[in-house]
Amino acid sequence: MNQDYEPRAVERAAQDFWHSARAFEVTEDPSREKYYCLSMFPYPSGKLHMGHVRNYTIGDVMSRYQRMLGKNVLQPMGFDAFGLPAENAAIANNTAPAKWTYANIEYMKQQLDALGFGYDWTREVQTCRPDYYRWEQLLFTRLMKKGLVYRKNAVVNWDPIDQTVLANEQVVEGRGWRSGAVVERREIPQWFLKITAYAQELLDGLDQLPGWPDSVKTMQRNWIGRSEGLEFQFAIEGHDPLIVYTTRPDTIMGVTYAAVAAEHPLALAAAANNPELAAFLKDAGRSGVAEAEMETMEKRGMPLGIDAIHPITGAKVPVWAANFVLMGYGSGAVMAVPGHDERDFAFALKYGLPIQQVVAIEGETYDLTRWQDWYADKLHPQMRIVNSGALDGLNYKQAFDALVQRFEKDGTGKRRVNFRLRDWGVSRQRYWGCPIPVIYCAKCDAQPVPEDQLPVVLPEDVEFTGVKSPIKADPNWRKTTCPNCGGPAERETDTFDTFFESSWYSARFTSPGAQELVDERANYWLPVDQYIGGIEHAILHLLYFRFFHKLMRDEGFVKGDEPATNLLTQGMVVKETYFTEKDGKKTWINPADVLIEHDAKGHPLSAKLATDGSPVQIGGVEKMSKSKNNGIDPQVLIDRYGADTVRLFAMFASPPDASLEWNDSGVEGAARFMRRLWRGVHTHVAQGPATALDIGVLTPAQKTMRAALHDTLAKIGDDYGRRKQYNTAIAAVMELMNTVAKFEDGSPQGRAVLQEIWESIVLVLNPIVPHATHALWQALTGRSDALDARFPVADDTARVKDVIALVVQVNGKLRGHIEVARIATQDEIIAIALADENVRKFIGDAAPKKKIVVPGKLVNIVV
RNA sequence: GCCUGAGUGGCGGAAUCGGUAGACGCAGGGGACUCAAAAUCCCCCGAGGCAACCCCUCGUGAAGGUUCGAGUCCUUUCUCAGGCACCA
Repeated sequence: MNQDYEPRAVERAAQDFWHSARAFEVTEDPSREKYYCLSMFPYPSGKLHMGHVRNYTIGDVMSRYQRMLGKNVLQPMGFDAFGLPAENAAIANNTAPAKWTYANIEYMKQQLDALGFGYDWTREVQTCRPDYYRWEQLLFTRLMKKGLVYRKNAVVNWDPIDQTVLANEQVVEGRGWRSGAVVERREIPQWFLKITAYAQELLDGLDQLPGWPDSVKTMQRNWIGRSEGLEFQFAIEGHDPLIVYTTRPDTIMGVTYAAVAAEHPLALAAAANNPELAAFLKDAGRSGVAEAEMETMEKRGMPLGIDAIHPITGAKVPVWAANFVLMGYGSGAVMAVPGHDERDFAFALKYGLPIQQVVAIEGETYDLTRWQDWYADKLHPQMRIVNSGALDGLNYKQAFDALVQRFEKDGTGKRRVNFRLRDWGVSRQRYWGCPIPVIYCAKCDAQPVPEDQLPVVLPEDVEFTGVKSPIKADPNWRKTTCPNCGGPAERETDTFDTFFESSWYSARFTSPGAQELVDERANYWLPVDQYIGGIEHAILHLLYFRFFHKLMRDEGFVKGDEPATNLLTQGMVVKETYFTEKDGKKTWINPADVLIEHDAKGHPLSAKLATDGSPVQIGGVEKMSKSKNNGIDPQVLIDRYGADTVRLFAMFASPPDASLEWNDSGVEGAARFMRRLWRGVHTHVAQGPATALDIGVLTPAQKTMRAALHDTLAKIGDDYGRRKQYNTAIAAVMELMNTVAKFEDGSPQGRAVLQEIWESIVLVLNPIVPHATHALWQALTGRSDALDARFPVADDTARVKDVIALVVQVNGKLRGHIEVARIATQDEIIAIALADENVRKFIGDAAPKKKIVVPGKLVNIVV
């Protein structure tokens, strides 16, 4: 072997070896335990960024580790190739989205290979290819026939200048990002998937996922938001009744007004001869559709001049239009109980509407001018209904049940389970996506495209200017015939939400080339044993992913209820952002192009452009993204240090699930470690072959050295297996190597111990730095099978120590260190502790009240 | 605004089930080797006190609490990050 560590040559040799051995191509083998390790596939944005490197290194480490446990490991990779950035790039660079996307994929594949990730590329999917998306079109048409798909109006962000629909991301401070126009809400017809039909199952299924983080399950539970409440009506003279849903029927006697959305038919009717109201409704429609915006904007309203009839008292309650009530979510109308709902309270104070207290808690004083949290506390043990006639004195549950009974009896209302989860709107008015396989016929209405006519192919060789989708602009593409009556008809020109593609790629990976959605191979590989991806996908993607699995199950394509057994949510790689501002438009500057000045304490003072020294503003620390241009290009580091060093550092920098503020400076330490490792093995190997280990004849120093090795192996086994935390495993190896450096023993058995140590170190590092360890394993053993070697396991008999170090506390404070025999009794341990000089000083004349011995750890004397 | 997390030296982080706070590494300081540099090796490195190894006091965003003992559990609070349904 070479004396110096030369990553470039070492990495090429290892990659060539794997490539010619087709080392990562796998097939179904029922005789072996399978392990399907899946990292979320990337959007082909151009280059890999640090978040990708970290994510994919974690997946590769896990895959290689599982392989070293003897499992049949599948680790596929592909590209989530449809999406908005391709359209933006097309406008900016005047290239077709397809061309841009394919070029990016080629470059990123080469980067992934350079990092040594063990993917089975024979299974690659590119979601923008018809041979991929035809199967999701097929699934959609099946769901359509099954009644799980419907069309309704839904609101979008409308840019009145560019005459286009904007993504939420494209709305910046209420304005279109390119035109600067104030964004409006606009209703257009869109296709929806009935995810709410699966809401209960998606909720219950979370309990079957012990391998998913609690935080993700909690977020999904809250997102699904199951509630039980009462649905009832307010009669309105001369109009349809207002249907409302409430989880607080117990407060019904506190209703002092009702509120409807600006788009509600009642509001529109009232505005017909009320120009002031019409103006308000128009203005209320001026806002984006994002929930965060709805929740934080100023709550405004205006009375319709129409009264609703309170269903119990018969009293008239005014109906208001309010900008925070959205049409299309529920019935577009809400009852308002300002006495016990914080938002209603604030609204009532603002507009001078009456506030009626109907809940009291003993010892608390109700104050009409100031909101207090107890007003809304329905589960307080002292909570009682007041000012509500027959309901007075009841608690929340009693009043709830009494009200439900009252409404169900006369049929004017009913108990209802409601979900916060809304049906999934899958229509996008964009070009670069999978065409929705629907045909519109004037006679027969919307028809699914027949299966033998799939796929509906998206043309790729197009001019894309950004104003209008090429398939919307092209009248010929649209033209078709109705599959039902054969008459002239038109195709849907909207495309799917790109979450569609990423909802089922995991299944497709199991069945490359299948002439159906998946084939029987899916039953061998599914479910995914380990799914790895960013925490930012905790709700949307992971919910759709679970939903799709159930849809595919119910269509008979896959078995089992959940798509992935274990989930690791990788923390975000974040980085400071930098920008310059001109005419209110921000230009984001890459951190690599910015020089930062720090004060004496290391806090950043100012930033300037590296090229010309012009000042740059410092923005927040955010996840690395294309839009904020704060991604660090890992290629620079790979070129300088090699893939193994980058992989090692990515794993060493922080635990996988923690977010990481990226900083290059530690990479030097990882490079140093690689050189030490290489030199250590080289020095050992250069002395010739070691003799066989004979544990019966070891000296105490050799035994201690071996104990250190096997303690380390025990720790590392736990880190890899149970904890899935690699930074501490690497630290343990570093610590062991520091100990080895001090172990100078050229005797035959000393060298035998060293042989065992170096083999172990090389194998435990193999999943993390596979190229270097491939070469080192060859040097140590003459074999090329590091990939399939068994992961080292600790020998517990080597770890037994005769003397154990304990600490002694007095009243919980550390006062001394003692050593006791392994076999010492509690009384003997306490006696030794009490004999310690410093301990005696702190006990003084006092008699110990309590003596606590924690085996293997400490003694605490309480006086 | 709501939901979910996270706050520990100059920096990344460790402390796994309530039991030695700061492992391991980076940066920094000192030294060895060298004509010199790089590389490498050794030592120091939370704050304060002490002549001093020892040892003592303080210290895990902040304020309280539970406990023999709290970075870890509870309450309140601040800050930051992720998500909020058309970024992926």
